[in-house]
Amino acid sequence: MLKKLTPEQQELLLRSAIEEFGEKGLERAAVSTIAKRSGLSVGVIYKYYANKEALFEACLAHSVAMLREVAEKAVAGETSLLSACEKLIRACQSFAREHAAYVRMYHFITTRNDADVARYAQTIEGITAGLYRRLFAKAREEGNVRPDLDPTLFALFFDDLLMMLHFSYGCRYYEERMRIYLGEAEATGADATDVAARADQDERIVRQLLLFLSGALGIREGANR
Amino acid sequence: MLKKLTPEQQELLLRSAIEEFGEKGLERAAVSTIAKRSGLSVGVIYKYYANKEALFEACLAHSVAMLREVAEKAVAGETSLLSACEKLIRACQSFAREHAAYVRMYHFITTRNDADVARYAQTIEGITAGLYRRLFAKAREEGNVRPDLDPTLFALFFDDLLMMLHFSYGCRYYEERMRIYLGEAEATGADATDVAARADQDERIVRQLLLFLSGALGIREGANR
Amino acid sequence: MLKKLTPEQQELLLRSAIEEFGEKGLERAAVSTIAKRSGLSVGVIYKYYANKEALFEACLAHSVAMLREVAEKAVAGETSLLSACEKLIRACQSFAREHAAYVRMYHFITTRNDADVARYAQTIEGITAGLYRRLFAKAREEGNVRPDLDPTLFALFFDDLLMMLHFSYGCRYYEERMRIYLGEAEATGADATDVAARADQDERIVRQLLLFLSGALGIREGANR
Amino acid sequence: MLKKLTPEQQELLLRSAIEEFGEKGLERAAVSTIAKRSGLSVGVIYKYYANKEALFEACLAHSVAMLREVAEKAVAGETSLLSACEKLIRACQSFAREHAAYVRMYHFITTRNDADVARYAQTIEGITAGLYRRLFAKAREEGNVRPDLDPTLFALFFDDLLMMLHFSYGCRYYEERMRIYLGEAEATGADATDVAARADQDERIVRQLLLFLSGALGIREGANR
DNA sequence: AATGAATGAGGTTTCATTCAT
DNA sequence: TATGAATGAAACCTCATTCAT
Repeated sequence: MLKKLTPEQQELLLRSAIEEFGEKGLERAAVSTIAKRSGLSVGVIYKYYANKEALFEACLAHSVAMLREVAEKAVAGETSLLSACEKLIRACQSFAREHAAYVRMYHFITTRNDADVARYAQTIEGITAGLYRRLFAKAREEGNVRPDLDPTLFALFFDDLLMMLHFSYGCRYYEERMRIYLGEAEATGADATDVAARADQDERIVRQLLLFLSGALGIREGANR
Repeated sequence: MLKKLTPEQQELLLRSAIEEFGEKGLERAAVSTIAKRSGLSVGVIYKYYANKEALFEACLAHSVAMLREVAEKAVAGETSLLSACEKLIRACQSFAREHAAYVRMYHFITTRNDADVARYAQTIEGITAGLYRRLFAKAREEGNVRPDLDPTLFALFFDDLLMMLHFSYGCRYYEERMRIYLGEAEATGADATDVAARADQDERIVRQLLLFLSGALGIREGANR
Repeated sequence: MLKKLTPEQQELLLRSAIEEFGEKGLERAAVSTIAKRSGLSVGVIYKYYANKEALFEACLAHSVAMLREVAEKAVAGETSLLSACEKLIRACQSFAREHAAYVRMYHFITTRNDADVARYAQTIEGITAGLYRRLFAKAREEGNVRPDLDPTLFALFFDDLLMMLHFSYGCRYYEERMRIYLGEAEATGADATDVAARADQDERIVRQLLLFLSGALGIREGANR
Repeated sequence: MLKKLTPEQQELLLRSAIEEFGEKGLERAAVSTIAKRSGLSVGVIYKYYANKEALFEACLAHSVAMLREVAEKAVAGETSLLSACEKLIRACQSFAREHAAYVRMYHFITTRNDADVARYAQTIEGITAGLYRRLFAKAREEGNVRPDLDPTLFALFFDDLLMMLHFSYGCRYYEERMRIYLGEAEATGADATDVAARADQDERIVRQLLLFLSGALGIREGANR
C-alpha cells in the first residue's frame, strides 16, 4: 500500500551509489556510505537490491543507458557521416563533463574479469557496434568513404576513439594523460579564464579528431557537405 | 638490510604478484596468495614493500617498463612511419597474447582516482607522448603526412588506438567487445584450427588498422615505401 | 483495544507461528514469515504480542495445553493403571504423528536457560507430576504395584519415558535415534507398505513399553485386568 | 614452524566455546564472546574452524566424546548387569554435575531439524545403541533377565532414562522439572547442608532408578549379586 | 486501527598487517 | 633474519521492531 521510497528517492539512491562507486569502485565503495550519501538506511538498500553487487549492476545499467541515450540523440537525424561524428564527439565531451561518475561506472565494467563480462559486453557494446557498422557500410555503398574500408573493423576503431574520449573527460588517469599529451598545466579552478581555455581546448580536440577521422575514413568532403 | 631475496626471487615475486593482481585487481588480490604463488613468506613481502599498495605499484612499474621496452624495441631503427606503426601494432598483439597479466596491470592504473594519478601518468605516458609527437612532427616536416596534422593530438589519437588494441588482447571485457564487433564466436580451445583462425584475424586487424591510420595521417604511400 | 482479530485469526496466527517455530526454533524463525504464513501483517502481530519471544511463549503455552488436554483425555475414566499407561502411550503416538510442530515446541522449552525456566516448568510439569504421583500412590495403596515403589520418583521415570516417546515421534534427532535403535532404514514415502510397516512398529513399541513399565512398576497382572 | 596456539589454548578455546554454546545455543552464542572468553582473537578461531557452525560441531564432537568415554569407563569390567547400570547412573550424575555445559551441548543437537541430524545421530547414538542391545541380549541368554524382553526396545527405553537423567542434571528446565517431581525447594547455595542434602537426593535417585530398572528388566536378584 | 516499508543495531567473516619465535 | 600464525578493524547483510500513512 505504501511505497515509502518515492521515485525521487530511488533516483537519489542510484545517483549516490553511482557517485560512490565512481569514486571508489565496487570493492572500496561501502554500502553504509551510500546509505549516508543518499540519506537512506542500509536496510532499505537491501530491500531494493539483493546485495552490493546487484546495486553496482543497477548503477552500471543506469549509467550505460544514459550514455547510450545521449549517443543516440546525437546521431538522430544526421545524414552526413562527418556531422554525425561531430555530434557524437561533442556529446561525449559535454556528457562526460557533466556526468563524470557515469563515465567512471562504464570504465569500471571493463576491469571485470569474471564470467559475467560477456553478458555485460553484449548488452552494452552490441548496439553501438551494429549502429556504427551500418553507418559505415551505408556510407561506403553511397561512395562517401574509401571503398576498401572494412565497416566492421573501422566501427571498432571509431568506437575505440570515442571510448577513449569519454574516459579522457571522466577518469582521472586518462584526464591526466590527455593533459600530458596536450602539454598543459593542471587547471587550478573554475574562474573565467580556465573556463574559456577549457572550451578552446575542447574545440581544438573536436576539430583535430574530425580531421583524423575524415582522413581515416577517407571521407570525400564534397559529398558530405 | 634486505640481502636474502635473490634477484631471481624478487623477479619471481613480482611475476607472481602481477599474475594475482592481473586476475583479481588490487582489492581482491590477497597478499597471502601472492606469497603462496611465489613460494615466499608473507613477512618477507612486507620487508620489501610497505604494504599491498606499494607492491601493487611496483608491479605497475614493472609491467609498464616491459610494455615500454617492447614499444621502444618495435620502433627502433624504423625510418618509415607506416612500418613503425606496423611494428608497434604487431608488438602489441604478441606482447598482450603472451603477457596478458601485464596488460591488465596497465589497465588497472587507469581506474585510479587518487592524488597519485598525476605522477603515474607522467611516468607512464610522458615518454610515449613525446615519442609519438616527435615521430609525427618529423613526418610532417618531411612532407610524408598531411600538412594540417597536429602532431600533439594525432599522437594522442594514435596512442588511444594502441591502448585499446592492448586491452582488446588482454582484458576480458575488451576481448569480448572485439568479438562482438568482429561478430565471431568464442574460441573454444587451442587446437590447430583455432590457432590458425586467430592468426588470420590478427592479420586482418593489423592490415585494417594500418589502413585506418594511413588514412588518418594522410600518409603518402609513395614517400614511405 | 484489540478487537479486529477474530478468534479464528488468532488461532490461525498461533498455528502458523507454531509451525514456523517448530521448524526453525525461536532464533531462526522470522516474524515476517509467520505474518505471511498466517496472512496477517507484521504490525498486527506486534499489537498482540510485545515481541517475538512473547509470541513464542504464547505458542509454547498453546502447544503444552494441547499436549496436556490429550494426556488428560487419555487417562480419564481409566481405572486400571496399565490401561491408563497404554492409553497415554497411544495418545502420545497419534498426537505426535499429527502435530509434530507442537511436540517440537514443547521440546524447545527444554533448551531454555534463562530465569523464566522455573515458571515454565511449574506450569507445564506441575500438573502431570501430581497426576502421575497420585496415580502411583493410589495403585500402591490398593496393592496393585510393588510396595517399595516411591511414587514420586517412579512418576518422574514414567514421565521420562513418555517425554522421550513424544520426542521420538516429533523431533528429527530423536526420530533418527529411534530408527538407529530399531535398526531400520528410513521410510521412503507414504505408500501403503510404509504405512503398514509404520503401524506395525508403533504397535510393537506400545507392547514393549507396556512390558517394560509393568515390570518396573511391579504390576500384578491379575489384579489389574 | 610455529604453532602459536598450544594444545592448551586449543582446549581452552573448545571449553570456552562449549560454555558459550551451552549457555546460549548456536544462534545466540557470539563468536566474539567466545574469543573474549578464551582470551583469543576472533581471527584465530576462523583459522581453526571454517565458521561458527563448524566450531559448534567441534564442540559437539568433543562433548559427545567425553560423554561416551565416561559411559564406557563406567561399564568396563562390570559383569553384573545391575551393577553396570548403577555405574552408568552414578557416572551420569557426577559427569553432569561437573560438566553441565557438555550435557547442554549434547542436548542442543537434539533441537536440530536439518539434514545433518541423521549423521549426528548415527555417530552419537550408534555406539550406545549397540552396546546396550548386546548387554541385554547377553543377559537374556544367560537367563538373568526376563525371557520375553526385546533387547532392541529395552535398550532404547534404558537409554531414554539415562538421557533424561543426564539432562536433569545439566539442563535448567529438566533440573527444575526434577525439583518439581521431587517436591523440593530450590537450593540456595553451596553450604554444607545443601551439599549433604544434594548427595542424599542423588543417592535416593540412584536407588529408585535401579529399583525401577531391575523391575523393568525382570532382573533375578539372586543371579546378579 | 492496520499495514508493511523503513530502520539500524549487531553478528559473522575476511584479510592486511604485525610480531613472537 | 625469516616465518606465518595471530590480530582485530571493517564491511556486508539480516531481521526484530517501529511508525508514517
